[in-house]
Amino acid sequence: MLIAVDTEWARDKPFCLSFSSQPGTATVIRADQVQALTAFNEQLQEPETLTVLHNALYDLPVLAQMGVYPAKIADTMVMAYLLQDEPQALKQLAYRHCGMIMTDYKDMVEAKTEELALDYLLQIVSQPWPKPAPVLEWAKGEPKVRQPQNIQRKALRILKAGKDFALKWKTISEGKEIVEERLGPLRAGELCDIPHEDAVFYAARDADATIRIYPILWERIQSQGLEGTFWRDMRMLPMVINMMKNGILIDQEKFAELSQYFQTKMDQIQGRIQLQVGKLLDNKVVNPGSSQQMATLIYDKLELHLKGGKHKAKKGGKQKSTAAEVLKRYVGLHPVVKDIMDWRGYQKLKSTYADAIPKLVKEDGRIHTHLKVTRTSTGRLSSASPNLMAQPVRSEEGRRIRDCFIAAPGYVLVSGDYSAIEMKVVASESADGRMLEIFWSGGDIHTQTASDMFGIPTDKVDAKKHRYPAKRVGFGILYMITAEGLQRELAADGVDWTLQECEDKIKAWFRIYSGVADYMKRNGEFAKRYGYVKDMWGRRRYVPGIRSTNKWIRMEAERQAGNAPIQMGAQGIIKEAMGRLVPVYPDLGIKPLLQIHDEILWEMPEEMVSVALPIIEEIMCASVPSTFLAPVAVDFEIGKRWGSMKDY
DNA sequence: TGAGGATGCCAC
DNA sequence: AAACGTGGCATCCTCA
Ligand SMILES: Nc1nc2c(ncn2[C@H]2C[C@H](O)[C@@H](COP(=O)(O)OP(=O)(O)OP(=O)(O)O)O2)c(=O)[nH]1
Ligand SMILES: [Mn+2]
Ligand SMILES: [Mn+2]
Repeated sequence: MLIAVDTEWARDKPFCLSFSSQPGTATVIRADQVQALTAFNEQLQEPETLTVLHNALYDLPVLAQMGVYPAKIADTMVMAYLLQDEPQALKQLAYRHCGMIMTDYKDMVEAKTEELALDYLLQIVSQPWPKPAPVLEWAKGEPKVRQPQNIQRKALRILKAGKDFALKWKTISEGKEIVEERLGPLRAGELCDIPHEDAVFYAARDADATIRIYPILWERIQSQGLEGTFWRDMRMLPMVINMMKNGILIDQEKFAELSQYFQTKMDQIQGRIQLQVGKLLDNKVVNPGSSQQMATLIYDKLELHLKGGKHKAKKGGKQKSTAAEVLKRYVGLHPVVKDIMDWRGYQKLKSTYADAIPKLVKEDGRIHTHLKVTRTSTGRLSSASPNLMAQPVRSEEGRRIRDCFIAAPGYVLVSGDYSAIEMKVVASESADGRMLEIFWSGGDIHTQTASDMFGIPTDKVDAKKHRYPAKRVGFGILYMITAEGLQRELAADGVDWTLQECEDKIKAWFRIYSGVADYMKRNGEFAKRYGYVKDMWGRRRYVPGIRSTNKWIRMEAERQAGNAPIQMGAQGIIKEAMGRLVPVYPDLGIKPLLQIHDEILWEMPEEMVSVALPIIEEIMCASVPSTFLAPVAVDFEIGKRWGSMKDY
């Protein structure tokens, strides 16, 4: 039994759901029709009912609020994502495959939206507003104080235009806060605002479109052998939803303290820079955040350059890079260089983390990220607002940010991270004897790489100082880094190898792991012949650039084709594990908080650790194809704060 | 004064 | 950085 379902939301709560089992027909149940919803839920809980949704990540939580819990789901948006040549939007899918022309939600409620906006703007112009605070801006390296327009004048301007009130208000980014504080945000028209028949028709049409599209996409999924990949994605979705719902508790005071601390540091450093080089820049205020100004300072005024290096302008009129990787080499030449780098470091930590994250906290004191499952070309998840997958961990100061993410009282944070995961995937895929031997004998390939590049014994390898840079070098070589690229990478880590040495190292690496070399070669040939590559689970990535006449595009596609089967294979492992964990973890009373590509972060009662960890470990390690050739290991860490977790 | 490119940098 | 890959995000700057 196939039922397509869609939900509608209005005024901060579920408005209705629609369902369809037959193209051309659909039924709507209002959110207040309790009996109907109960009966409907019973139907969806039947094991033989397949509930088809378009964007389950959105609909499942809404359905849950209506007391509807489908037993088995299929998501047409994920299907379109896997197929890669389909649009992900329902309306475009419906047009392409069924010729349905569907009214956009925005158009549907536009009249009401405009009415509300007009009323809102009239309210604004009819009352006085405080003069907005002057803002400090940078204009071509010079600080300027700008007096923003009063919001009243802005509103008046929109009114005078006579149309698109809501749209124009939306584009205003400055000065809306005080209005929203007093009047609340501008409300858009919603389904509850338009005539009932129109709302019903609109809602029904989405379910109708979904039921029509499903068989068409399913046929294509089957013909490409993507069924396994598709159902694996479906099985793990509940855990992704749960992660977003759970969120992570933060220590807001600590964030504020850190912000202060970073600001103090920046002020100190800026003062020093000003004294050192202000004169060179005509005594203008030095802004280390302006790469342009810094390029002028470093290359034109100070004329810093390496021995033998010529001072020459960049071709094409582009400014020379002032990225940390480059600046690092000039540190010994002038004290301002280190100051610029340090200032940037604090600026990054302050603006991206310390200041930004507390603004996103919800009433439960927790940060709820938006996880996306259809946004990467390799099947990885992505995280946004904030991107919890990119919280600092590698620097001491940065880890203080992570320390602001904490476990609730009585709970602990637990993380489980696959060991050397993509190396194991490629070892298995290529059946490379040498690499498999490392893993089977309990060796750590990243530590070996570190020992090699830093010229130190493995027992002297430090996790942060040596092993992390070694990861980049190891994966760099695997994924076809050039000798020049490797030299640059090593130089950034303070390792100075000649170009020849780098070239030899890459050659030697692929000679040692000759099975990997053969595999990469076969994979590249497959890509050229078929225009796509696939991983051990059957997931595909199309690489059209592989046949481009543009050399840069073609080479880029070759590297993407080399990386894709391996990154896809690794993400498939963790998705498989998540799917297997879905029926297990709720009964353990443990909460999944986040997936970070090859890691799962949990929050659990302290007393659950000894019970839950072995179960999680068992499942994660077992979630590989039966043909997988490498041993799988997961490293667990535990702690009260995310930045101070200890090996378990 | 907002959109979007360029630059730089956080994570895996 | 310039030719390891996958992401998201803040700031500066130019342009309209
Ligand atoms: N191409 C590329 N892939 C990377 C890089 N860093 C991480 N990855 C990918 C490959 C890794 O296997 C995977 C997970 O990252 P981890 O930091 O967990 O490293 P890995 O599992 O290899 O080692 P570990 O967990 O420390 O034993 O993400 C990188 O710099 N380049
Ligand atoms: Mn790992
Ligand atoms: Mn990891």
